[in-house]
Amino acid sequence: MLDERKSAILRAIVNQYISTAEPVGSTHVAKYDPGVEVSSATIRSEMAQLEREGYLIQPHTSAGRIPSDKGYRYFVDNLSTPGRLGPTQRQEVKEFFSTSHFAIETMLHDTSRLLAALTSQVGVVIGAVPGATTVVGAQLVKLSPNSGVLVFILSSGDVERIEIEIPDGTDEILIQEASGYIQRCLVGTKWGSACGKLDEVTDPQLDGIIRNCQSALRAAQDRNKINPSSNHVFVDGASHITDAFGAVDTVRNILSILEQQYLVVSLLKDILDRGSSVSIGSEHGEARLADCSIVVAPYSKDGEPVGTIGILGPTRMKYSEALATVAIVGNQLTDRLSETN
Amino acid sequence: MLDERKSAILRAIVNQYISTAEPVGSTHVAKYDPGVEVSSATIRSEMAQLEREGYLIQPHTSAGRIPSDKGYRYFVDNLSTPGRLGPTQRQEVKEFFSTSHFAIETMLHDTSRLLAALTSQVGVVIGAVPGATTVVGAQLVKLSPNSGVLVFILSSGDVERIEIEIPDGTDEILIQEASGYIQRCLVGTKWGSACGKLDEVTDPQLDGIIRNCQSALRAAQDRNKINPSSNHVFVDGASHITDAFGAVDTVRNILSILEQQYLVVSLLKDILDRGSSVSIGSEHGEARLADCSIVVAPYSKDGEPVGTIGILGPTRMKYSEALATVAIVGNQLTDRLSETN
DNA sequence: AGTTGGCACTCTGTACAATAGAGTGCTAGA
DNA sequence: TCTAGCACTCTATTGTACAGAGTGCCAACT
Repeated sequence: MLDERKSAILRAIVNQYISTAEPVGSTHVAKYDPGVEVSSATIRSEMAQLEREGYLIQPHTSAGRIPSDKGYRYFVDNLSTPGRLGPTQRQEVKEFFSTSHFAIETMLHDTSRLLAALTSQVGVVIGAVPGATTVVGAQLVKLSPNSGVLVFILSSGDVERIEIEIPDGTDEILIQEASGYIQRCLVGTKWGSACGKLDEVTDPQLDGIIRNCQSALRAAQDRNKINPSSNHVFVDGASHITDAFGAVDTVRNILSILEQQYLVVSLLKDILDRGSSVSIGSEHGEARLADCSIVVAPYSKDGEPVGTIGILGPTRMKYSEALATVAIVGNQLTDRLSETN
Repeated sequence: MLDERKSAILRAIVNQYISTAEPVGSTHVAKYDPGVEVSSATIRSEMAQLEREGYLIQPHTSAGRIPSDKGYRYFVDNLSTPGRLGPTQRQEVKEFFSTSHFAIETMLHDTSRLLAALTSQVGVVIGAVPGATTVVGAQLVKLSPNSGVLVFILSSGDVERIEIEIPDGTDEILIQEASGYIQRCLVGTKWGSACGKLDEVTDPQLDGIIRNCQSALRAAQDRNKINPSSNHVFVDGASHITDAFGAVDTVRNILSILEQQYLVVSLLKDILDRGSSVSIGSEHGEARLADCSIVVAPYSKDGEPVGTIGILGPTRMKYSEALATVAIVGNQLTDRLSETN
């Protein structure tokens, strides 16, 4: 724990550094920060101590100080006043969620865009993973002489679509029979355990089709487990990182991370699992993101958490604003998803 | 038309500049290019002429020359030998398309990744837009007391999903009736004209639901026209542009374009409409892409073009390789999409 | 007439020194 | 315990000199 004065100095340095991106010197703190009422010399000695304790870093001997990850962490946990959104932004969020969005996918995609626009940083939305949802509709349709598509409608409103092979010479009637049978068997069951529910049928020809469906269904679900929700990650506003970082190498590193969506998923998930909502610099173990912080919030549907939203920006970010934004968008998203029930 | 020698010199300059990214001087051309057998002085005077004619640019008085957009264009149209893929890459493409992909969306997404990996540039895939496809399956399902989802399966194998409101107190039986009615009316019709095909029914309660469906369907289709296939653009490998451009500003410009997917769609579309497959520098009228070229190829399903793939990279790119890659991936994609029929 | 070697000229990038500015750490005194 | 003052350090900027690369032009050669 830092004493009152050290806290005030650290707060002043973080605030100034966030807005100027320049190392902060003792004189600046003494002159321009109303919260610190001592001379620059005193501040200097306090700063030297803060540096020894790891809260500050001095880029070189005769430069000011910048906050370390630990410094930011202390700032976020103890010194930052909970932020509120400006009226314009409040309005923007409200308007966004009052506009009808049809497909969930589209809405989540647009939400990542909203986050990016609000914060001028990278917006990330991780989609709901089906699993505990139940099957509310099912249909098998023939597309060509030997292929078809099996469509499931889930209680979440999502649609799962699985391509299957159909034995040559299978006629339309049989397909319809199979479709009806699948519907009767699976509607009402949990999506996660659906593939076990297809019992054997007497007609050998019909049974062949059903077996095909069953194995395709199992394959699709396995694939989904191995590579969880690879098409459920939405990233927008990547160009904003060029505003925060002047070095192309840094930009490349961050872009390359954003391209590996499974990495993004696990990063955000880890933060939530740790019970936190902010991850600063090297706290997430990814070296390429050493200069970045991530702010996340979960969102729910019907009281059950189903996904995560977040923003990614430089460690030098306005945390209180970011936290407020992510929180409000998460809440609104939750409301929007749950309202129809 | 350029004479033999000018052609050889231009070719040499383009090739060298592409591989070194440095302005090319007369000495280099004379010394290291086996296709040019004259002295550097002669080359100098030819280069001066090529510059006067607009094929070359001199960054400053005492620098070598670099190709202008016009120079690249001439190179691509007349001087470039049709490229072939290396065996490793051939293998990579083959392997990619032989691996099963279930959902089309996933496959297209992965295709953009493949393009990026093959060329080390930005890969773009624009998805097939449904329209002339026919409806092969339809189902209405209730999700909550007053909302439901209407699902259409199209002959392309795509699934369209539309959320609708359901009047309070509508019971399950009525929903099923409506579902059956919609199925009877619309299965077999063209997707583009589907919403006109829902005739009036006598039962007023049933008619209410049908009307809801009809207007939702119309709204969804209109939305799709205004904002064509916004969720059908897949971009991957954006980090590669940091390899091509050292200036963060350039990177930002390009990223900001890639984020506006409708822009990407119209850019690629314009190139194909112009009957071309390469667009160089300022040829596409977007200032932010002045230093980029785009190489595209269409892909088809059952003989009918349904989408576009392409790569985006610096004007200084290996065009023959790029063209070959895009062509082969386009062909393979076409084959893969058409094979099931 | 076309080609070539030679030469003066131009421009960039780099290395180096000098300087101004910002900031520190330390110390003596209030 | 705080503060004013001072010597010191490091960076960033500016100016200068210089090497290197490349050009354009011209006279001579084939």
